[in-house]
Amino acid sequence: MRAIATIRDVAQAAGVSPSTVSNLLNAREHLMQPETRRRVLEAMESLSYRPNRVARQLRGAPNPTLGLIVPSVANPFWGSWAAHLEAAFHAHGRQIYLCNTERDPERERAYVEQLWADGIEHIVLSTSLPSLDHLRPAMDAGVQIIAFDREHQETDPPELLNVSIDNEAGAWMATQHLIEQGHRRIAFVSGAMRTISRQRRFAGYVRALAENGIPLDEALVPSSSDLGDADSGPLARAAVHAVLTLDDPPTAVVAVNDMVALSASATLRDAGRDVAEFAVVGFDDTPIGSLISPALTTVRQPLREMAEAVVRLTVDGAGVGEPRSSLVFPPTLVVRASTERRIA
Amino acid sequence: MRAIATIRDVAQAAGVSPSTVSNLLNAREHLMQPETRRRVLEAMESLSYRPNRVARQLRGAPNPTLGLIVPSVANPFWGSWAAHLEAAFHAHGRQIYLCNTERDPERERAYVEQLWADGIEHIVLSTSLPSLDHLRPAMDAGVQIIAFDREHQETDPPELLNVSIDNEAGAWMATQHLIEQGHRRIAFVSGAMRTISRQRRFAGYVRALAENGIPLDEALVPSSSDLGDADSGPLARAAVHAVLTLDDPPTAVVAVNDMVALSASATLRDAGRDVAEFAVVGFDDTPIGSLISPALTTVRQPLREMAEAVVRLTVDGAGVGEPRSSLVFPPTLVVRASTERRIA
DNA sequence: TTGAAAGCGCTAACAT
DNA sequence: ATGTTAGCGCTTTCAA
Repeated sequence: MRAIATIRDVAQAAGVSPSTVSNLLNAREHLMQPETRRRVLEAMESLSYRPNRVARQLRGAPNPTLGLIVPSVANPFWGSWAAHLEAAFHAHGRQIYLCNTERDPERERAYVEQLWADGIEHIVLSTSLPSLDHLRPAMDAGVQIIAFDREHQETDPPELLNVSIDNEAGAWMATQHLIEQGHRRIAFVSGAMRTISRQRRFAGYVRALAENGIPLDEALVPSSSDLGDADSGPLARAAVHAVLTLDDPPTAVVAVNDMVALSASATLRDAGRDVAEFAVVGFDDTPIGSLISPALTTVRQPLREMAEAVVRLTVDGAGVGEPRSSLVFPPTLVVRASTERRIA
Repeated sequence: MRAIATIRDVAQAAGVSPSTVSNLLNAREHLMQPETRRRVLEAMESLSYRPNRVARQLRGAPNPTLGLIVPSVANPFWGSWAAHLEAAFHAHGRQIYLCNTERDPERERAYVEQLWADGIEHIVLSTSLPSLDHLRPAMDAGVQIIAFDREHQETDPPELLNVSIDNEAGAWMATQHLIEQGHRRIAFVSGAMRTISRQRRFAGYVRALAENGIPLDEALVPSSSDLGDADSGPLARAAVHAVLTLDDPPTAVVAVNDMVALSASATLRDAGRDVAEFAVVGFDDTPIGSLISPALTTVRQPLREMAEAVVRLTVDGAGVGEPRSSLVFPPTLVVRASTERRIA
């Protein structure tokens, strides 16, 4: 660890005072002779000087990086979301630290605290928890939290911002589509519905059934402790398997996300069923959905638009200070081959 | 931004000096009366005091977070790698900031600088660049860089650590397997081979052909400016399409990674070919490979073991200071249905 | 056992 | 146009 040059070293090398160097660093070059400026820049260069951001932060300069906390980086949906947000922020010269919680509330809390400690002002959080009490200290300290994929709740802190799709509507579309294709026995595969968004998706499924006079059959909603991400394949498979071995098995599945949909199809295949005879709808519109066979019908989240909304809320500061800003985007149904076949 | 309690506020509330509070914060409780200790803790509690990590860092406490820089979070391979590393670090009570470069050298440099500025000591970097000159300033300042998926190069700085698989061997296995299945016309689809690891994979492909007396046909190695990640599907598809329309088309493809393999299969399907007649081998063993149909034959990287190696190099500090530590792991071929069919 | 004081690297108000 | 100075919140000698 070679000694690092400080602002004083630069000042000394350039024969000026630290304040002059500081002025140059803080875009106050106008109050400086060109010649002085040159000397200082030269000194910086030759010492490969970098301002110590920790010291700057201690003086009150915010860390411009955005914190992004997701439940599972291994799930391609969250990877896509991170990539979209990265692109939108990069266009504004901003960077992102991505944090992975594995749906562990304790890790979620710890990441919020670490980002807070690092002086980060804005955190986009896809939380697994219905309550946000654990965010109180950071929010009180002025950290702006934007909840992603979590529609506004009555008990939320008033400073919380929300960016989400209408999950209920999305699941309704998926289910309605299957019903229009002639399906009556439709399973909903999700696993533990701890998150608000999953509860909303389930509500949309229930409403579509109700509107079409189809009774809700609990047996078609297998519950397991946790599934939905890349490595929870075994759980999704167990759930689908349970449903397949029913006396009166379903003819279609609404999956809580694309990864579960993939697992569902794989399970069908392994069970020797003809996938073409079974309709599957995913959720999220992961890029993979269009690459597999049969291509996956799914509910699309407009990630680009949502990423731009986050930019507006953070970089541009829109919505901040207003009583509450809750942005709900419309999902769209992307129909592909996996729901092609109509049934009687 | 409500006012935050400082160590002085706590000291005042407890009727002691800041040093006493500091002693308590730094596990020096022994030099303190139980009664004093109690009063201080009470004051902390009632003021919901949190030590300012920025101030602590300025005093020299390192930021315990690990920086992880990847080329594309949208590519499930990198998501898997991040998840494995997260798990390994979490087991040691450590956290990770994940950064996405989209293979943009400038973004890569900027993230290294930001992490450095945030006081982070260890960075695991999957670089797109053959040269590492842009890392010099950070490395000189003592930031430990661990290159992932980039075998050691002659010109690398001596402090650099490497964790990688033997990419040449992996691609050799993939190609050799296809040859054993009777294939002679084997395409290699990769896109721009800017990274060391891709060059090594290509070398393995070339060696396998040579060892089996099969001449290298440039036409079977379509090059396009960039592909290999989640959104570069169109480029991969163009490359595969080019190869398919040859007078003497290939019967098999070695893809530079699983996403390209998926795109290749999709292209075949769209072109009306029977996928079962065409062999495809991927690279990386993404979880998706086993979910699709036909399941994908691929080259597995032992991510868990590699993550543990990174823990040893960073948390435990192994290998640091030694002239050079370059860990090369063996890949394994995972044979699945996509290369099932033997040909004459 | 506790407190006083100096300083980490930087900024900005206030001199000059 | 440039320099002097007083901190930001914390840790750590050193002194009491």
